[in-house]
Amino acid sequence: MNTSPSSLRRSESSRRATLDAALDLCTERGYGRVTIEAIAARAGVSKKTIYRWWPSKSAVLLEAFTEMLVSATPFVDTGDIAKDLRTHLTGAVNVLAVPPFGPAYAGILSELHHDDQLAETVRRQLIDPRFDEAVGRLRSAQEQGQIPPDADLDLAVEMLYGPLYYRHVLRKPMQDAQDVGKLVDHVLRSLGAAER
Amino acid sequence: MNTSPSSLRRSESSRRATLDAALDLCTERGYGRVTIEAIAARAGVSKKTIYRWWPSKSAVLLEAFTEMLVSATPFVDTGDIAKDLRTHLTGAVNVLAVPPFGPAYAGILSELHHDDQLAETVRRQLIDPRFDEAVGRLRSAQEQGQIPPDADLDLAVEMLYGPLYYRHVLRKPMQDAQDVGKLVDHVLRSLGAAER
Amino acid sequence: MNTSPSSLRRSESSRRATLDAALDLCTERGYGRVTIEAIAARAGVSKKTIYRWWPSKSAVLLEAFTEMLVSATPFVDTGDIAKDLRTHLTGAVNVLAVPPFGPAYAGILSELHHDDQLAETVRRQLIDPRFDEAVGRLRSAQEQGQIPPDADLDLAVEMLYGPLYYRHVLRKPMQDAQDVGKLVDHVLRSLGAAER
Amino acid sequence: MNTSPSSLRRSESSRRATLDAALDLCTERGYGRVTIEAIAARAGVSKKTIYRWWPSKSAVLLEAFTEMLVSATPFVDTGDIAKDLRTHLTGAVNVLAVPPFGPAYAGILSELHHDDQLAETVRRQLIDPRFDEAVGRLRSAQEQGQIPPDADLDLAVEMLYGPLYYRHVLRKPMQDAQDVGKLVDHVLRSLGAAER
DNA sequence: CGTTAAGCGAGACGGTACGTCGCGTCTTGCG
DNA sequence: CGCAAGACGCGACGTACCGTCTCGCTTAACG
Repeated sequence: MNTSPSSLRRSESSRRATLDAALDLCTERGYGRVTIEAIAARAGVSKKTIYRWWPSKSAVLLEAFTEMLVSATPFVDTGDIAKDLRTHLTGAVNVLAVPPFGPAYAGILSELHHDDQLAETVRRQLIDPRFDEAVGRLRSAQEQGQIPPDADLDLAVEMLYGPLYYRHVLRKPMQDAQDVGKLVDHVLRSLGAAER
Repeated sequence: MNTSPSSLRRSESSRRATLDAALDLCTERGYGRVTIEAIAARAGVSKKTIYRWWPSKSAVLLEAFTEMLVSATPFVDTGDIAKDLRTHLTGAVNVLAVPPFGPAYAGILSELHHDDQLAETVRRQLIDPRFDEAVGRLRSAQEQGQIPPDADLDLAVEMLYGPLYYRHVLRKPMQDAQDVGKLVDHVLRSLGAAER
Repeated sequence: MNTSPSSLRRSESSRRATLDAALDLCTERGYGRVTIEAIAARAGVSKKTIYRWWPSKSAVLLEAFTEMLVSATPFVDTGDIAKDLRTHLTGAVNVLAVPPFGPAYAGILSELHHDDQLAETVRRQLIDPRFDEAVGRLRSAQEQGQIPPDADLDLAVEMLYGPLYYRHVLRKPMQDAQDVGKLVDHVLRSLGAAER
Repeated sequence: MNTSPSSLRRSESSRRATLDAALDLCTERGYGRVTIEAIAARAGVSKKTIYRWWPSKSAVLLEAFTEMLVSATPFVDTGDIAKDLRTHLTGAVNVLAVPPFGPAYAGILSELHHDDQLAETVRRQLIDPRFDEAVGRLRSAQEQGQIPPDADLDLAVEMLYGPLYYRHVLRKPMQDAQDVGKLVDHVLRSLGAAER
């Protein structure tokens, strides 16, 4: 997560104050209204210090966001693939549902088309690892015979995450349990999985 | 599409010059770098005139974008639901693939979380009509017995558009025909449609 | 005095507010502590407006200073060259003696070695005209026979202004009447003028 | 010249590197562009070390400048007061004519109005001693009858140095020999000295 | 077939935030 | 323990755009 040049002398307290201030402001004003000036003022930190360690506002929020998302959407294997997918997706839906994370993530996504480096970072740190984890869980289900051997697992994951992003981006957030359950069932069925 | 107060004296040439300049700049610099100042300068139009007719930069681009998207993604009914869905989705993928429309749309989407009015406009003018059209096409297939009567058509449409948005937002655009075909097949299968 | 690009639309009230604020701040804090930010805030004017019409802080103060100096140090011709020189120099001494003009002028002078354009402006607008006026007054005295025909009038003026600047720069300001009188007498005697 | 707290452990090599770097930068960029940061970087010295031994940028340059000026403008007594004054003033003119000393001195002078302590230091170390020396030389000439007993020697010195400063400050440097000669002659004549 | 009010270009204005620079203070670890 | 290295809070820099606001000018509709 460290986007900085290597340094042994970085002030951890400045780092924390910056990340916290950034998320607070994101909640209070919305991503678009957050400014580096305000983060610096709120955190009691100089702008120079922020620019020293992060290339942009989005990078600050990304760091805060990532720290948190990882722990909120675990990937467990209880043997029941449908249940595990529901658990995972429900975690993601819940994270996006609560400020400041939903708005913050929407804001970060919005920068991806203007900032190649950020896009690369987001994919490498946030998207790809979780995507791979999801594929991995499906593969283990496949090995246990719950899913046909020729199923397209990558596509399946995209079909799971896709509607979630679609709704988030268009600000029609998913309404938790019921929606998620139906989505998982449909995706599994599309793979030719045996009905439960 | 006209967001303006009614007027008989509005200059059509200024309108066109503004929209064209906005799209040009979006191609050249990317959405995030487009400014009202630059649009005005490029179009040879005064800032006042732009503010008179549009509430924001996004509204300008939305107008230009919408004009164009509608004609590019028609909804036909050939009797073959899989084929028609592929045709429609392929149109959408192609629009998003070419500058300036992909970047412009990404930019517009990015404003949705900061601008409630724009979000409402986008949903009403752009998203909902096409969503409804897609549901309608599925329903007619349902009536023809190609899809079971209890299928969740709304969810189906979200599963179709979802991956497309997911990929667009994350800047991993879909690679056209093959991807689209597999996606349509999976979604139809998830509805319990008879295999072709 | 107008250092601006030609414009018919310049706001006179902004101009005045800027100049007044600049002089006030110069009095309160001293030249070195005056900042463009503070001038703008005090004057209720945007920084952009200041930068639009003046190239630097010194230029702002120069304009205010010049407006004022010209009227304070008139050159009259009473027929008595010694008396007229005393009148003129005393005016200059007095201007430099009162805040904010003394400190402001010292500040402007201090920029002259870092800012070629300002140096040129100061010489053209402030120094040379008054120098020439002084030479002119001496010449008319020369024509009236009060000064020998071969006297070096340029040098004379430098000998008059020199000590004044010397003292001002080194912050040992002249103590008015007596000092000025002696200086004038010595300079006239150095020219070979008849004693009074 | 040492403005430091007493210390036996001060590094002479740091001192030299600092002074040299300061003068170099003054030549390259002009006084106004010299910064402590740059001096430290150029000298390979930490900022802390500079702040430990000097109170300000001007103090650094003053130390470098003074070291050098003293030796360049000697006061000799050959018995001919006009000649000795010319020698002395010509030395001063020459010092001011060559970078980095002219610009450096102008820079130092410019700080005098913002920095009372520096002003005091400059007067005590640089100005007053040379002023007194000049008065002393005139007095010895007076005792030898070359100058009338009631001549105002202080004023005379100001008339000598004044034009030199006037010209330096306004960046119209004196052109050496001829100018200096005429100035000295006029000042002596103004004192009522016998013509040579 | 003028008159007159609008839309228009130009761009100045008060603002906010930008990203950078240098200040002077401070801490860390090397020699 | 003095030093280099350099992070830190601070605050000003000069720039870019924002959205609002006159200005004259053109220009089409109505009287």
